[in-house]
Amino acid sequence: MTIGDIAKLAGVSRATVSGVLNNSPTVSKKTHERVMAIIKEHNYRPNEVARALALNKTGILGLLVKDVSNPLYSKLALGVEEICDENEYNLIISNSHVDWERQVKTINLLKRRRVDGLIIFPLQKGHDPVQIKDLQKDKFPFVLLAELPGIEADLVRVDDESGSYQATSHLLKLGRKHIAYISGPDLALASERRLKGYKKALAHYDVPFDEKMIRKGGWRLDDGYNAGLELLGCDFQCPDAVFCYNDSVAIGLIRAFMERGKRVPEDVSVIGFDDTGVASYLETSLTTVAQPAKEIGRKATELLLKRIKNRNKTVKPHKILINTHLMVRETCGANLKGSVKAQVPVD
Amino acid sequence: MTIGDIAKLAGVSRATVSGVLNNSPTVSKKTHERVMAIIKEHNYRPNEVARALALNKTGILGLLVKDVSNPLYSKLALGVEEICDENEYNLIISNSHVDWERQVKTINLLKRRRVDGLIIFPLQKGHDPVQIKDLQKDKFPFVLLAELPGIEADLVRVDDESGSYQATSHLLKLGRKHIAYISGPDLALASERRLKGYKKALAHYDVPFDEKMIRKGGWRLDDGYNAGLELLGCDFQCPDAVFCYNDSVAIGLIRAFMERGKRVPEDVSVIGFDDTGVASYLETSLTTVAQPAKEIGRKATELLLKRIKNRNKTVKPHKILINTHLMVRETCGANLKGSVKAQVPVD
DNA sequence: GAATAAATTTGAACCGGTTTAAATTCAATA
DNA sequence: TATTGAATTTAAACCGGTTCAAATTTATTC
Repeated sequence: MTIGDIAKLAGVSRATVSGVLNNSPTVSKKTHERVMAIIKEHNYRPNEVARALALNKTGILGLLVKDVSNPLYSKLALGVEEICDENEYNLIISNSHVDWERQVKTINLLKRRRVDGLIIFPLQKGHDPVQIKDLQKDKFPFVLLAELPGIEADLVRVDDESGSYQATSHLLKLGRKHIAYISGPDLALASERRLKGYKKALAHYDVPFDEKMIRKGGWRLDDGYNAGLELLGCDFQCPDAVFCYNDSVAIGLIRAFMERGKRVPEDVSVIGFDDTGVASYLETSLTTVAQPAKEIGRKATELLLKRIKNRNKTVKPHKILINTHLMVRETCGANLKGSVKAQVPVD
Repeated sequence: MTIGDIAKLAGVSRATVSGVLNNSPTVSKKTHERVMAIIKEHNYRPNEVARALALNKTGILGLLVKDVSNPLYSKLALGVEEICDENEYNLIISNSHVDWERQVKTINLLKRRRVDGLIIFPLQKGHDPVQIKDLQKDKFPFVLLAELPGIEADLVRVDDESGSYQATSHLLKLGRKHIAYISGPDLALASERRLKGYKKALAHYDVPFDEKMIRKGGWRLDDGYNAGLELLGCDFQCPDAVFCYNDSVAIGLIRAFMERGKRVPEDVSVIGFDDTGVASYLETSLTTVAQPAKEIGRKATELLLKRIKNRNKTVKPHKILINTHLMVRETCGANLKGSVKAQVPVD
C-alpha cells in the first residue's frame, strides 16, 4: 500500500492524499472524509522513510552513552524517551563502551542515518574529539552530557560542585570533623568538581583541609573496598566520615570498614553519589547524592529540540546545571533504621 | 553533498558512484580509485534514508520492552546491540511502561518507520494482542521475549522451570525441608513456570508439597517484605528456606525476617531470581538464579536476523530457552562470607 | 447567464539513493 | 583494419512520499 494506491482507490491525485494525511486546510471536508475512509479501510500507514527523504527530517534522535546498562544512563534514556514521545520522535540508543573508535564509528553512522540530532555523553580526555568539533562545524544539532575541554556547546549535566558541597556540609552539620573524600577515576572531570565542592564546604565551616584525607578511588566496588583498607591502615587520624565518588565505591568502602570492626554510621558516616537504586536496598541504607538522571535526559532533549528548530540560526550554547538531591538515609547517621517505604526511591 | 555532486566532480554518472560505494565488481579499478579519492576529499557520506527507500530496508531494528531502566532489559538491550553492531544495524529502543495503548502505538510507529524487524517483550494477559497477530499476518519479522497464549511465533526466553528446579534442589541438598515459594505478580506466566520447577524439585527429593508454603508476592521490595511478615505471622511451621520470584522480593523478605530476629542464612535460607546487580552488593550477598539477559538479547537478535533473511519463506517458529545460572552466594547458607571479588558479577 | 473570485485539485519536479537494459569503450582476434 | 566479445559506463526508471505553480471546479456577484 502506497500513497499512489490510495489515490487510485479514491480517484484523486497523490497530492490530495498527501494533503489529507497532513491535514492540509486546502482539501475539502468531503474529500478528506472519503479518502480517510479508504485509508482506514486498507489500514494504510505512510512510509516514514519516504517522508523523511522528502522532508529532510527523520524524526529520529540519537543517544550515545557509555553503557545503557548503567542505571544512570538508562534512567537518562527514559527521560529522553519521554520528551521524544511527546514529539513523535524515536530514539536510537548506542553505547560507546568507553571505546574511542566506537564513539567515532557510531557518530558517523548516526549522521549517515540523518538522525535529526544527537545527545552525547562524550569520552573525555585521552583523544582529540574531532567528530564533535565536526558536528559543530557542520551545525549538526547536538547536546553534550559532559564537558569537553575546548568545546563550547549545548550542555546538560548535574551540578557536582553543589551536590558535593551539600553532602559535605551535611556531614559537618552532624558534627563530623575528619571527613575523607574518595575520588573517582582519573579521567572524570566530575571528580575534580566534587572535590571543589568538598573543599568549599570545609572552608565554610572553618574545618582545615587535610591533603591526607583525599584518597584515590575509582568507580567500582573494589576501588572503594581498597580505599577503605588503605584508610584504615594509615597511622594518622582515622576519618569519622567519608564522602565517596559514587555508590559502588561507598558500598565497597563500608564493607572494608565493617570487616575491620568499624561501625557505620556509629563510628563513621558514609555518603555516596548517584543513587542508582542499590542505595535503598542495603541493610543499612546508603545516604547519597542523587543525580536526577531522568530530568537530565528530559532537559537535554528539550534543549536539543530547540537547537533543531533553530538549526541555521546561530544561538549561543546553553549550559544547564541540574540540581542534585541529598537522599538522607542511614549511613550518614542522621536517621535511625526506618521503615521500608521511606527508603525506596520515588522516581 | 549528494551522490550527484560527487558524480559531477568525478566526471562520471551517479550510477558509477553508486557502484563505487557498493564495491560493485563492474567498476574499473581506475575509476574506483579516482571516485574514492573525491569521496574522501569531500568527506561524503551516503544518505542512508535515501538508500533505505531504494533498497526497502532501513538497517534499523526495534526493541520494545517494558522499561529499559530495569537492569534485566538494559542488559538485554546490550546483547541486542552487540549483534546489531556486528551487522551494521542500529537499534530503536522503546518502552511500553506496561501500558497497553503505548505498546500499540509504538508498534505502529515502528512499522511506519519501516524498521526491518522487532524484538518485543509483549504485555501478557489482559488484552487481545491484535497488533502482534497483525505482524504475523503481514509476515513482519519479529521475535517475542515472552509467551503469548495462542500465538506461535519466534521466541527467546529463560528456562524458568529448570532455573527454579535448580534453586529448589540446591536448598533441598542443603538439608532444607520446609521451603516456601513467594510468587510473582498475577500476570506473570514466568511465576507459574517457576512454581512448576519448584514442585518438580520437591517431588524429586520426596518432600511433600504443602499449599501453605506458596505465598502471593509480586515484584517489588515491598511485596517481599509483606510476604515475609505474613509468613512469620502464621501459626504453622515456619519455613527454613524461601525461594522468591525475584531479587527485590527476596531482599524485602530478608528485611522482614531480620527485623523479627530471624537470621539469614542461619535460620532461613533465601534464594532470589534474576541477579540484576544488587544481589552481590548486599552485606549478606544474595544467592540467586541469574538470567543471562545479554545472552537472551543476542540470541533473539540472531533469530530475528535469520527471520529477516527468510522474510517471504515460511519457516516454522523457533523457540529458544536459555539456561539460567545459579549464583551461589551467602543467603542460601552454602557459602561463608567471602571475598569482595567473588561476589561481583562477571558479565 | 456571464464574469469574477475563491476553493480545490493536480501534474510534475524533487528528495538521494539503486538498478538494469542499453550504449559505449576497450582489447583481442582474424 | 575490421570484427567480435568482454569490460565498463550510463540514462532512465524507480522507491514513496511532499510541494507548489498552474489548472480546474465551485461559489458569488451583477
